Order: sequence, then structure tokens, then C-alpha cells
Amino acid sequence: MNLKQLSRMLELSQTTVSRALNGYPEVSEETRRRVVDAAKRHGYRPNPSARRLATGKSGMIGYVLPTGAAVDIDPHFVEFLSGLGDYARGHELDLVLSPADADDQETTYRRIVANRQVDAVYVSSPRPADRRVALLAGLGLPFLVHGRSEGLDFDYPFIDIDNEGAFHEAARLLVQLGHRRIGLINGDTRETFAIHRERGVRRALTGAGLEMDARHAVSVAMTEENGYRAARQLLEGEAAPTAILCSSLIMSLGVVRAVRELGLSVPGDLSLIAHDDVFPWLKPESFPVPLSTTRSSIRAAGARVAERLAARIAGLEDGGRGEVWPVDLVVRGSIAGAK
Amino acid sequence: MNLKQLSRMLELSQTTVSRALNGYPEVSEETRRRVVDAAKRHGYRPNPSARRLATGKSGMIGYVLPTGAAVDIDPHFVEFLSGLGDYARGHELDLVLSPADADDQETTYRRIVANRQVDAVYVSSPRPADRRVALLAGLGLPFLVHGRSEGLDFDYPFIDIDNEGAFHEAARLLVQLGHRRIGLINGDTRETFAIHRERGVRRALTGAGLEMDARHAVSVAMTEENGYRAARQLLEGEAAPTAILCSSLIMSLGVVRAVRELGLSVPGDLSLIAHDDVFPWLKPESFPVPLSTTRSSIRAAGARVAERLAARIAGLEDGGRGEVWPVDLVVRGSIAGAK
DNA sequence: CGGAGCATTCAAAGCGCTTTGGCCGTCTGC
DNA sequence: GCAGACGGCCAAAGCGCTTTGAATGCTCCG
Repeated sequence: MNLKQLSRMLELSQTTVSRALNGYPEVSEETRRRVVDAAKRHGYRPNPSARRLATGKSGMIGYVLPTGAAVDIDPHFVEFLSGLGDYARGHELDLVLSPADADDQETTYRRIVANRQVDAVYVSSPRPADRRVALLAGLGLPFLVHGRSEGLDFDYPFIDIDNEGAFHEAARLLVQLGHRRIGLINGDTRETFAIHRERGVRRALTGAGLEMDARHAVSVAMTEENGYRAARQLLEGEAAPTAILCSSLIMSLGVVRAVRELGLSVPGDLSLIAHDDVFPWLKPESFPVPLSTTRSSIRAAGARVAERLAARIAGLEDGGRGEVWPVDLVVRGSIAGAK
Repeated sequence: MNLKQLSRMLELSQTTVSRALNGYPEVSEETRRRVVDAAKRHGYRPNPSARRLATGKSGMIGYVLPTGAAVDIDPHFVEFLSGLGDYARGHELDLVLSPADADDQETTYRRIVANRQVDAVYVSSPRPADRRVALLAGLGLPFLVHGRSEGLDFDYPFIDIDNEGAFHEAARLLVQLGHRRIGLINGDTRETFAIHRERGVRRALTGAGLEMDARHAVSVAMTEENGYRAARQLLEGEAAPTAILCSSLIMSLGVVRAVRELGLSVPGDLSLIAHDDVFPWLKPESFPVPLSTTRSSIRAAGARVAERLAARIAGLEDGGRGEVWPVDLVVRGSIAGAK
């Protein structure tokens, strides 16, 4: 059932039927009712390919997925996707993943713009002065950043959590508990979120008249193994920290393993706070000693990204508005006063 | 730059240019060279929307993503995606994720077929007599199943690992080590992979003249917390098992926690073997006691799925061929002879 | 009462590609 | 020398929608 058939059936022109269905005002209410009714009865659904060709709109949102033999997709992605999908589902919005060479995403971005494959994209794990953001702004494809870039000389839309504030609060709490040497096991500091977290910690220390020992800030990919290695390095080094802030629950697993292996204990010998993105399959309460966390649901962020992107596509939103979410600091058994 | 312009520029018809570019034989080699050359020089790329409308092919593969507030996307998905993306990247194949109500995926499948959104789809986490498989076979959309369904009265293409064989081997090894009471902490037994694993274990026990205690087979969603609970339940129950097989590394984290909390040890009091899908962020070697595993890279499976799907789309593959991969049994410190 | 103004509707021209059916030589075989 | 095959190319008809520009019939006002 296509437009031509439907219009013939109704003895109306394609124009009128199309307009009636798309809510244009120059159709009488009675005609519109007839058309909408017939369309429903005959299960008419406009062919998206045709509509696409005519309008250039695809009704999909895109994501350029960095891949490569040595590239690991962040497990957080799945949770983010849960949220995104959950919102998108209600709006018949599909998500197109365009795999790209991690070292050359630009080609892919250009391709999806040239091909008009999607109406908007979102960008994740941004870095300072992120080239993708600049590129997209230049290409004119609507986009939304999950996270933030810095050092760009224009505004752009993003949604981010207050990483600096969260780690500032967490570090401040540790300082108040008497800790003087605080370690940070961070993610890749080429990414903004990690920079912000480190900044937060430094600010808390400075605020207390302390200074961060450069040896106490470690930046690694967020795996269990790396968490373990980093913790051992910190705890076996000189002036070992009495408290550690950790950028992910997964790394914390490794930290806890290291602590145990060294015959130490949490929180007796080491206070530990980690950032929790709220995974269904690994919870801070389930650590041997329940883990204190800075908590923010990455899933909720996914839903919000979808929501804003949908609004953007519908033309309801246009500005370069940034949105920063507060982060909960949840205290559990893993922290204690310094000895 | 579109076809019309290019053909005018070359003083050829659109027909000829189109044919030259698409490798049809009825174009002289010289003309083809001229055309291809000019196309490259002017950066001509056929408009996919137009091509789609004309041919009905989209050059994308699809996946229906079950979502919902209570639905968690499997973290394995990310690794699978890494493999899929890695292959797809080289072929400019994009992946369309269509979020669907987890309880009504049929509507979404019908939609993507009606809309001709994708050239093929893959289906994951199949169950016995999976309705999606039957539906897709009926709708005529090319598809590939990752995993297997059972009890369908027709052949269909799939790629699966030998879950039954893997768990059979693992259980057999435990039996040979003298274990008589073997527990199984499994995933959702409504899914085929879990059924196969349980079948493998049962077969090993039966083969040794033993029988599986119904209380020793637990089926839960694969989270750390559930692994913990299941392990406690098993280890604190009557006739506690001396060995446990576990369907995922994540659940094993919980098992290890339970063991420790009960003052037991691996492998002294409990031998443990888990299935390892090979995550970059959590490795069996990194467990307090290195974990013995049945191992199969889910990432490799993703790449293979993309490869077969691409072949299918290109018309190079057509049958309902099933493909079963062997699974490695990797012995590490977590197993020992029964006391 | 004539024309401006409005509400509805329509025919037809895109959107940019693929593909059908044909045309025009040139070559082959008898 | 001619029918038929064939290589190479083309014009035009789709694919199914949106949108432009125009037509039609009414109402309303001066």
C-alpha cells in the first residue's frame, strides 16, 4: 500500500493525502479525518526510503564507533545504550553505529554527513579541543556531546556530569578524615572526564593546604588488571597513600585485590572511594567491604541524550546548551579516619 | 556532484555511467576506465538514499535491541560489537540498532522488514523454538543467529560455540579429579546456551555413573550479586558441592566473594571453573586464584557474524548453514582433587 | 456586483539512482 | 550478400515520497 494507491482509493491527490498525514494546515479537518482513518485501516506506512530521498531526513541518530584490533569498546557503552534505547524505543528512533578506524574517525563523519545517513549524532569520550566536535560544528550536522570538551572557541550542546565537583567532594571528605596522602587511579587523562576528576582532587588538596604528589596520580585504561597494578605501585611505593580515589568500579576490583594481596585492609589501612556508573552487574554494595562511591547513572545520561537529540531533530531545541548533572557521594564502609 | 552532472560532464548517458561504476559487463573497458577515473577525480559518491529507493537495498545490517526499564543489555554485547564493528568497518557496513519493547519485538521486526531498513539482521540470545527466528524465516529477511535455537523444523544459519561440549569437558575433568558433587551456576535456562551447558554437565555426570542433584543447578541473571547468592546457597546447603561450574566471569566474582566470606578457599575447599568470553577488562588470570575457564572469544564471534552477514548480502552465501566453534578448556589454579 | 481574499485541492516537478527495452553499428556464418 | 548475433550505448520509466505553483470554488466587502 503506497501513497498513490491510497490517494486513488480516497479519490484525492497524493498532495492532499500527504499533507493530511503530515499535519499540514491547508487540509480541511473532515478530509484529514477521512485520510487518517483510511491510512490506519489499510495499514499505510510511508516508505522511509522515498521520504528520505525527498526530504533528506532519515529519522535516525548516529554514533561513530571507534574500532580496531587494539581498540576496546568501553563496557559503559552498554549501559548508556540501555538508556538511549529505552527512550528511543518510544519514538521509533533508530541508532546507526558506523564503525570507524579509531585513528581516523573524520573520514567516517564526513561520509555520514555526505550520505545524509542520520539526522544527528552523539559523540562520547570527548577530549580537550576535541576534533570531532569542531568537525561536526563545521559540517553542520546536529550533534550532542556526552561529556565535555574544553578549549573550543564556540558553544556546543553537551550533557556531562560534574566530575570535578564529585571528586572534589570525595577528596575533601578524605582530607577531613585526616588523610594527607591521597592517590588517584584515573582513566585516560587525555579525556576530559579524567582531567576534571584530577582537577577536583587537586583542588580539594590545595584547599586544605596540601599538595598532590605527582607519583600519586596514575592514569590507565580502566581494567581490573590496571587497577591492580596501579594500586600495587601506589601502595608499595614511597609515601604510600592512605586513601585512594578510583575512576571506576572495575578498576576498584583490582585495587581490592592488591590490598588483600599486600596483607592490608580496607578501610583500616586504606580508604577507598570509586566512581560508580551504576551497572546492574556489579554493585559497590557487593564489594567485600561496601564501597563508597561517587554515583551517577550513565543509563540516565543515555536516555537524556536520546531525548535531547530527538528534540533537536524535531527542531524544538537549537542552542549550544550545556547541561551538567550533579553527582551523588555515597558513603559506605570503605572509608575511615586516617591512622 | 550527482550522476546527472557526472554523466553530462563525460558526455555519456546516466545509464552507462551507472553501469560502468557498478561493474556491469556491457560497458567497454575504455569507457569504464574513463568513468571510474572521473568519478574518483570529482569525488562522486552515489547518493545512498536514491540508490535505496531504486534498489531496496540499504547496505546496513540490523539488530533489534530489547529495551525497557527492567531490561539490562548484556555486557557481553560490547565485546561482540567490537568484533562486528572491526569487520564491518572495512566494508563500510553500518549497524542499525532498533530498540524494541523486550516483550514485543515482533512489531519492531515487522517494521524493519516493511521499511526495508536493513539488508539483514542478526539475532542473539536465542531460545528453544525462538519466535524471532521463525518470524524472520517467514518474513524472508536474511538473518543470522548468534547462538542456536532448538526445536525448529527448518534449517537456519547460525554461529554458536560448543557450549555443551565445553561444559561436558569441564565437568568430566572435575569428576576425574574426584569430585562427586558438582554445582552449576548458570545463566537464564530459558536460553539455549544455558540449556546446552547444563546438558553438558549432566552428561558428564551420567557418564561417570553419577547424577546431578537438582539443588545443585542454579539459574540466574549473570551478575556478581547473583553469583554470590547462588554460591552461598550452594555452599551452605546440604550436600554442598565440592566443585562449581559457573557460566560467567562476572558471576564468578560473586562466587569467590562467597567462598571467602564463608572462610573457605579455592581450590582447597572448592574447585571452580567458569566460562570466559574474553573481556579486556576482566581476566581469569586476575582472580585471587587464577581461574580455570572454558574460553571462547565473543569478539571473534562478532567478527564472524559480520563476515557471514556481509557474504549473505552480497549473495555469496545462501544456505541455512550452522557453524559450531570448539571451546578451549584452560586449566589454571582454581581446580584441585576432591578431598 | 465585481474583485480581493481565503480555504481546499490538484497536477506535476523534483529527489538521484537503477533498470528496462531499444537502437545502432559491426561482425559472423552460411 | 544478408539474416542474425552481439557489443556498446542511450532515452525514459520507474522507485514512493514531498513540495511548488496553480487552479477552483467560496465568502466577504466596498
